Amino acid sequence: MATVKRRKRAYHHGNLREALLGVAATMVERAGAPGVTLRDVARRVGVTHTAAYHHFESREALLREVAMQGFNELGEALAKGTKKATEDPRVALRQTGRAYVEFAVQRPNLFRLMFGPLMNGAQPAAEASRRASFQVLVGAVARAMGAVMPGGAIPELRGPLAAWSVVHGLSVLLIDEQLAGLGFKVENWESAVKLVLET
Amino acid sequence: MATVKRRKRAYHHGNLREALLGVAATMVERAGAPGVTLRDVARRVGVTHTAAYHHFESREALLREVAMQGFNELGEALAKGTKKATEDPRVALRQTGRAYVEFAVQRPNLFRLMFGPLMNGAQPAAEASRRASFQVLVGAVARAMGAVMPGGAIPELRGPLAAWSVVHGLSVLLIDEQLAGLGFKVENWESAVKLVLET
DNA sequence: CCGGAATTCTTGTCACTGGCAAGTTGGCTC
DNA sequence: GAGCCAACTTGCCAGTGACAAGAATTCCGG
Repeated sequence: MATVKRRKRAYHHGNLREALLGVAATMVERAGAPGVTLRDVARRVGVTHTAAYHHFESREALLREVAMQGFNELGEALAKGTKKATEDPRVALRQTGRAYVEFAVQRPNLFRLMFGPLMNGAQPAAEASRRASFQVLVGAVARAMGAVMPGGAIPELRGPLAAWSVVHGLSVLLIDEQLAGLGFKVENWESAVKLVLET
Repeated sequence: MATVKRRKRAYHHGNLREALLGVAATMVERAGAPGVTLRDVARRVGVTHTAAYHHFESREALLREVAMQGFNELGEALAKGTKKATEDPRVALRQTGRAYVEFAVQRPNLFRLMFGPLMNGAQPAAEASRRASFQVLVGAVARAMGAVMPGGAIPELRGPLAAWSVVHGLSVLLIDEQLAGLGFKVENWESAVKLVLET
């Protein structure tokens, strides 16, 4: 085992696994997870659809992997957003929240997949991995909160749970265009964030 | 027109439309919208699957109708929750929020359908109807907020947007079991609500 | 009361999907 | 260089949503 990595296009057709993952990720963002077909993914890569089964257990497994990548990227985005303002912890928290909503708004289909019901039926292994990459986000929120708590500032976000709820709920409502009735559209997301997260 | 209602099994097979709607609603709650098949719905009603096309434009149209019923029920649940406590507006608000989360937790699949991306592509007519029944909920939240605002109480919920975001986000995170990492499970939902909504 | 017309439902068929089974190809190792 | 094993293909199956055309049943105007 552990024969390092095959560089180049490797043996047969190339390293299919990553190719499939890449195409699948692109297609998810374009058409949304329900519109992504295993056959179509394979077709675009240039292989038969059954070839995919040598690298992923099922269509859902493929999508789960895509979602996991998404969690990693979300983690990075949050970390970046938090770092941007190191001075005032209140600003840092706001930036983290902003980054969260921004991610959702810019990549709604990926976001929906990540938090969709499809992710529930994951086997322990994948589940653990998911949770791991996912802890980045919990950690980001929790740390931001922890930094804020001692001062007692920003009373409207009393715990990580509330913080996460606000930010996640706002994201979901925005990308599913439920806020039109209140005068908020997707393009408006920054003002919505401001309104909700402003001190 | 307006020949009242056909009692009994009526002319042909019965009034298919409502029968289909009923079965579809049940199946959505059981298996989730993605698992609901037009053919299966029709089968259980006792007709061929193509019969459904005389009452609904497509499978998605059927599901949209189910979702609309869901919005009505959500509206009722919220109204009931709000009425339960007429004295203190702060309590009323909390009750409304509680009712919202309760609805989501008790009928997660319906909830997901209602706020899912499937509802975006609705034609103007259905869209308007949706928005109408949907205003019940916006109204409930807004009224609760309005009653609270003057007193300046509950600073953590500054506007309907924030209120809705919190409550919706908490619902989604709960039913998709994302909160296990923070020690919250679906059965725990009441404590989660308390933590987030408590003054 | 009755005969056409509209409505409700069925049969037949299509393209497409996810998944399995059995074959084929090609590179790696001993 | 012989065999083996992983990567990929061909062929297939049941099931799905949707359409078109036909059969049954109810409605309506005379």
